[in-house]
Parts: sequence; C-alpha cells; structure tokens
Amino acid sequence: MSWGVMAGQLAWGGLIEEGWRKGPWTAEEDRLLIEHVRLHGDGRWSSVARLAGLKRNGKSCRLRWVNYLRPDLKRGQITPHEESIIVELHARWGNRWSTIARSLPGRTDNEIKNYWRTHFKKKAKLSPDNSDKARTRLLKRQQFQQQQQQQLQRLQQQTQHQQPLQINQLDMRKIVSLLDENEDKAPSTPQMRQEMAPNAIYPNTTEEHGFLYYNMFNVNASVPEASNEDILWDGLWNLDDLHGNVGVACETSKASMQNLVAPFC
DNA sequence: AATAGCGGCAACCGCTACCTG
DNA sequence: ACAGGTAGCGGTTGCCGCTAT
Repeated sequence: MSWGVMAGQLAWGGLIEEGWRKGPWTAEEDRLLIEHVRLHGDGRWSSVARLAGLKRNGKSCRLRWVNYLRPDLKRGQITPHEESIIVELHARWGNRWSTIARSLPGRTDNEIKNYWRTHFKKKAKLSPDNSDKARTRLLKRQQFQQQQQQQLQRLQQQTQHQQPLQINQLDMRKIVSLLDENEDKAPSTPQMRQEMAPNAIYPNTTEEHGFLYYNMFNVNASVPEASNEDILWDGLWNLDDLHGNVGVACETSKASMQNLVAPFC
C-alpha cells in the first residue's frame, strides 16, 4: 500500500478518501444534512457524514452547513452599511475574515472574503503603486511602529476606564498618518467635508478623525468622485499589503474596535 | 449567433490551533 | 508533556452566468 493511499484512509472522518463525493451539493444532500443537524445538532462533523448517510467528508459537511445551510444566514447583497464595516475592519485586521465575519451577523467569512476580492482588490490595480510612494509608506510604517510602542507604554500607565477611548484614538491617528499623504486630494476641514458629503458621519472629534471618516464612509455616500474613491481604496489596500503588521499592532485594541463598530450593528 | 473575457460565488486544499486521552 | 484526532481558517480553484465584441 502506498503512503498516498494510507494518508487518504487517515483523512477526516477516518474513512477512505476515495469514494467521497466532491463538487456542488445536490438538494437531496442538503436535505439530509439539514435533517441530521436538526436532530443531532452541529459539531462532530467527522461522524455527521456517516450518520446522515452522506458520501461527503466531514470537512465538506461543515463547510456546506456553515457557509450555506445555517438558518441564521442572511441572504442577498452586502448592504452599503455592511460594506463600510467590512472596509473598516479590514483596514484594522487585514485578511482575518472570520474575525470580520463575527462583527457581521448572518455573514460568513467565505462570503466576506469573496466580496472583498471581487469588489475591492481590483481597485488596487486601478492605481498601481510606484516605488517612491512605496518608500514613503515604508518610512511611515517605521515611524508608526516606533510611535505605537512608545504610546502603548504611556497608555499602560493610564487608568483602566480611560484606556479604551485612548487606544481607539491612537489607532485612528496611526491609520490617518498613513493616509495623509493624500490629504490634499480630499477635504480636510469640517466645513469642506460637510459641503461635499453632508450626510457622512464624523464622530467625535479631531480634524484627523473626521478626515478618516470622510474617506471611509464617503465611498458609499452620494459623492460619486471616482478619484477620491480610488485614492482611498489604494490607501487601504496598501495598508494591507505593506503593513501586515498594522493588524498585529492593533491587536491590543480589539475591544476598542468593538466599541467603534457596535453603533453600526 | 458565436465566443472570448470577466465577475461572482461555492467548494476544495493545506495548514494550524485546539482538544482530549 | 506528548501524540492523534478534530475543527477552523485563509488561500486558491473551478464552474457558471452575464456581457462585450
């Protein structure tokens, strides 16, 4: 017996890999899986396949249930509201789709991942980076990390009840600092922003926060200026590409992000 | 009308984290 | 502490339908 065959036999569910059905699920398979979960609950996916009489491995059953059959799933298009949350959380956490999905009830990580790739990634291609801009961002990244460390140390000395707001503001400043090279391309004062997007939300605050919120929420607002939009997406996407560490650096403030997102839910 | 190209989405794959004995 | 099994995650692939030529 070859090692390949042995590995197959030891795969998920402990059954022989050969003989598992693959590809699109049929209505009958869906019905069997739904009925099984209704009777026994989800979990123990390796045995679900066998008990439900499905020729699918456990991994496939879990995926089908989680991404498609779960009764609490939302159907239909991602709303502009959800989109803005996705944008915001992706800027903070990067490609941590399951984390992002937890903030969007009824949406799956797979759905959000697909949505991001088809709707947003292409935007990066529209405004290809050049090396000068890349260098500038790299410098800013280094400054970012230094300041992040210093300020986190300072924050640790502050009282606990003040901490969430302080970290929140800190993170927003950092993101803004990475975006501000485009500042001349977008309105920077509250008056200008108000003129261009009277319905946009500018919570709480400082000039910088307002600028960021202008950029983030105006993507879906009533100002169809492709240039500004591209600038924003370029900026956010490059945050992701060049600053994988941003997500890590911001890990400490997940709680504050929850506070930020909560009002939208 | 035919078909090439593209976008959207479901599903698969490989890896890692977690759990349990 | 360790190993094996299970669950979950993110990246990738392939199919299908729509649109432009």
